[in-house]
Amino acid sequence: MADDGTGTALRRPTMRDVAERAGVSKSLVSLAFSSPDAVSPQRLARILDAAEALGFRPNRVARSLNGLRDDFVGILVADSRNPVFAEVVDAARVALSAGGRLGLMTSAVLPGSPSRPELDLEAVAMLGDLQPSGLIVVGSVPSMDRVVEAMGPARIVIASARPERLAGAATVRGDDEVGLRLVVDHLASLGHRRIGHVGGAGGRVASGRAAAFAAAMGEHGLDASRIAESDFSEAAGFRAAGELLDRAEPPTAITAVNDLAAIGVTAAVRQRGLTGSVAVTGYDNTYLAALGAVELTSVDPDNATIGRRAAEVLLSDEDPGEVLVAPTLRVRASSVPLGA
Amino acid sequence: MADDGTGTALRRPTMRDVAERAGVSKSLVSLAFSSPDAVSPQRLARILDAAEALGFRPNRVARSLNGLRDDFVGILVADSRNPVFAEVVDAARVALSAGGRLGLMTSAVLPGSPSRPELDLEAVAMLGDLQPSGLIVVGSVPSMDRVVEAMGPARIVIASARPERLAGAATVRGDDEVGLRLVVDHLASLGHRRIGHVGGAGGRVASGRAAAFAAAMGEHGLDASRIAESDFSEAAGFRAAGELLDRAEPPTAITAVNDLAAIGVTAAVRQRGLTGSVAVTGYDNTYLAALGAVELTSVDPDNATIGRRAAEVLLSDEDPGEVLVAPTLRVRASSVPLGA
DNA sequence: TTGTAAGCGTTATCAG
DNA sequence: CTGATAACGCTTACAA
Repeated sequence: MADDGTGTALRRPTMRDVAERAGVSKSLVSLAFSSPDAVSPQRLARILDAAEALGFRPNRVARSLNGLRDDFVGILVADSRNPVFAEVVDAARVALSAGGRLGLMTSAVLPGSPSRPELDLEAVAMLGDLQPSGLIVVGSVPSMDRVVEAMGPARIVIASARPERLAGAATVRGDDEVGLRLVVDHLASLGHRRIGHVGGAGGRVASGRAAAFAAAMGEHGLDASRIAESDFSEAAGFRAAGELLDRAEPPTAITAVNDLAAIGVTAAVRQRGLTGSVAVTGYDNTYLAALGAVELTSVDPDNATIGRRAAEVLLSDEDPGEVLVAPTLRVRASSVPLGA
Repeated sequence: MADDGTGTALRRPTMRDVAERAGVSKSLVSLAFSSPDAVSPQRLARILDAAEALGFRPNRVARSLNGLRDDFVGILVADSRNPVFAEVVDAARVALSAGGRLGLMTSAVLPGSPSRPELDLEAVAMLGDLQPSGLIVVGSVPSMDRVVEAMGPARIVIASARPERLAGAATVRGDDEVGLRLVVDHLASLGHRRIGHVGGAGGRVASGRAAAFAAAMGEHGLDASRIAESDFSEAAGFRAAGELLDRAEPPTAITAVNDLAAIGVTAAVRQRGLTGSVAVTGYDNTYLAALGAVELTSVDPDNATIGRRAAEVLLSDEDPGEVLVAPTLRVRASSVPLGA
């Protein structure tokens, strides 16, 4: 493939090769690739032909050595196993690509032996060395200050996480206030008054949702004391729901911090023979919620929009501070009316 | 931070800066970082001190410009939303890190408007330009030949996918023959004779599993004609199971190509009021299978081992061809005995 | 418009 | 063990 006929068969063709074959200087070749219309049509054609014939493609790494690459942004995902983040990342990549940028994604954490994940500083550093013009951070990354340091002058946009105090970074996230209001409104309209919440543990997102729950309950003049600690896992949701259901005045509806915990809640409800008489709701509207065996009413944060907006914010040069994306409620069978 | 006291405050420190401060030449600094024990202790100390004081860290991109980086391998994942792949990737990264290598992960495909995903050639090319010594490809990537071309001389190991014909690449994958034999053995031991399979569509993994099912049935002298086409989705599993269950002699047990399709199968079984009398099994033992509402017997392919072995194969210089990782069976409530 | 030359930060070569 | 000097492939003033 990379044979210019002079015997240099296996080496990957460089700009010099193209220049030689086209009978021009290397810098003209460079120019032809960066600003094609700044070069005369016939030369341009010859250069492109030569490049084509040689199978030449500019080396992006060599490019990055020179300075900020405006056509390239990095994407750092906090947890590659989180399906919510995966949706955000995919949407961001599509939007970047539509804007003519390349988005290189990598995982920010090294899943270590301790349950507490550690920042993969090496990977982040390498991404930073590529001198991207911007970085999209998806989810809550362990040592954000280190990330900021490693990225140099790149603009940073945080998606699907609460803003970092060290700021400078715009944030695009789902509006959990609205999300939980949607849930509480819905349950209240079904007649529920004793509504509980399972969550609050495991990070700022969880505590934010718990607070949003309390606020939404307050708007309805309802008692927001039925809150049991749970993180995002099924087991924790199960335990917390059990605690709530065993209280003197148990809730008739339980809102969970996410879908997985909601499934734990459902199990606790089933265990007590209360299936069909206690409403359950989740959050994130993952494909879990849509399963036939689950049929969970859930808040859809619109992750695709979050990812897309994050990319747009990065590409536009403005800093909108915090962008809140409006969620919608996806009603399914799990949110039964009171007394059903 | 990067202030050497001479007024060069904001530029990131380079080897030259370190050399100056330590009073040595740049190449010695380079040496100090690549082979520390080839440099005299006192100079080494001074260099390291200077580097520390300046906050210097070698630029990995500049390094990559020079040639193959033995301390760096790329990881290409076919589908960032697939939880199976995520497990493999994480295990590979941990193993690489333990071997002193950095693993930079990125997604191979750009989720486009058509359902048929396209190779993200730009991202792959950039990864290739970083000149990794090796590449781990997780899952089935669209245009593998393009990938091979972009990676130059890097050794390639494929994980969790069937070997590519263009070979050269070692493969580490779960042994689906064994997996389906485990399933069929298990069901047969529960008394089932009329065992069906739902799958076969959606790629080589699916067709391989269908063939493995037929082979395992053959070993038991059982009729392997109860196969209905399904891909990896819940909806397809539902449809295919319906077809099977509505036949003249319906299966008393249904094996599915994966967990999600198995959940679809379960829904079809439930719809016909057959819950508890038709056994269902999945594959991959994702967290779906473990859900309380699901309790699905499933084959655990041991993705952590697959990822780890892939990294090991890459680091050791041998080419073992195809490495098959032995799966185990995780029995749960869904595989009910015959006539239960 | 085109070509020349000097970088970008590191590693490799090859003299001392 | 040390230190110039030349790559690596591209970009970017600066000339012509």
